[in-house]
Amino acid sequence: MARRTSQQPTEVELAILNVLWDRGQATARQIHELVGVQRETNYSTTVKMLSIMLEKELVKRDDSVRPQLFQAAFSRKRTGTKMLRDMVEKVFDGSATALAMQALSLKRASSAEIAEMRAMLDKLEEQNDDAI
Amino acid sequence: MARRTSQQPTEVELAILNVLWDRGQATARQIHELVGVQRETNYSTTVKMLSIMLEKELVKRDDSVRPQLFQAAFSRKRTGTKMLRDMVEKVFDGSATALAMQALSLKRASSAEIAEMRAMLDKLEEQNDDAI
DNA sequence: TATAAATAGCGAGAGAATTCGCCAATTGTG
DNA sequence: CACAATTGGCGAATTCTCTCGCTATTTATA
Repeated sequence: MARRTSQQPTEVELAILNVLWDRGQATARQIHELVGVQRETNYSTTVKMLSIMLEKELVKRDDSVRPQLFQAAFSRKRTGTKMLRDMVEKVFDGSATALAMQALSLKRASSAEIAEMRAMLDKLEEQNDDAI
Repeated sequence: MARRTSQQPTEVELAILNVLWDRGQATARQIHELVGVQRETNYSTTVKMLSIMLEKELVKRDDSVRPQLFQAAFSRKRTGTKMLRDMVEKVFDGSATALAMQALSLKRASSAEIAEMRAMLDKLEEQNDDAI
């Protein structure tokens, strides 16, 4: 028997998506160059990955221009949310808060970032009050 | 050519680790039963996975008792940190704060959780002050 | 417009992640 | 002790991910 396909983008797919998230649109060549900063693979590989990702509907392709332009099918945010949701269940025992706290302790946050977080907490609390 | 092995535990591996994180130690049979709540696989599969995970040093095995007892080689926290670090780079463009904020908006947080987060932000801010 | 260069598509291949069946070793039971 | 049940191990089969080579098509250039 065999395993079922993972629902999350794979490593290489994520590398490609990152390029698309950063640039909006890009040709296969451009994607290859940018991904290649970290990975040394053949141009064919990138093209093939793009065609696989097209099948999986992870990217969209604009054929009306040449060379074709690719763009991500889902935003960075949306993809991140999906992956976080998954990780909360699989590693953090269902606690998004535990995950958030641990993420915060990864790196020293700047004062501005801390302020931003505080503002967000205020908003969340307001929502709680409204709900009561 | 081929791809390199992922550094993060796979799906099934995480399912097994979760059992071990929850229970501390467990026999192959126990692990199988508990994992099986969500997955329907053969006992052989679980045993095989455990032997693979032993090779990868994801779990430890106590052979002095029968049946053998398994336990996770790394804590939930440590594994989570590693995976979050990875995700911050691969999806959140290096921003742990962005990841944390998005995690918070996944589910409505309780007032207690919000308070806990606030306390943590206070601590982080103190550290910043100390560093100046 | 020939010819070179780049783009696009496909099939095949290596290796990773799972899956199980089968057998040996160990333990439990009458 | 004989026999049944459980545990543990291994190889093989399957599917997925990622890799590239080869070829056709399209575009750019002399």
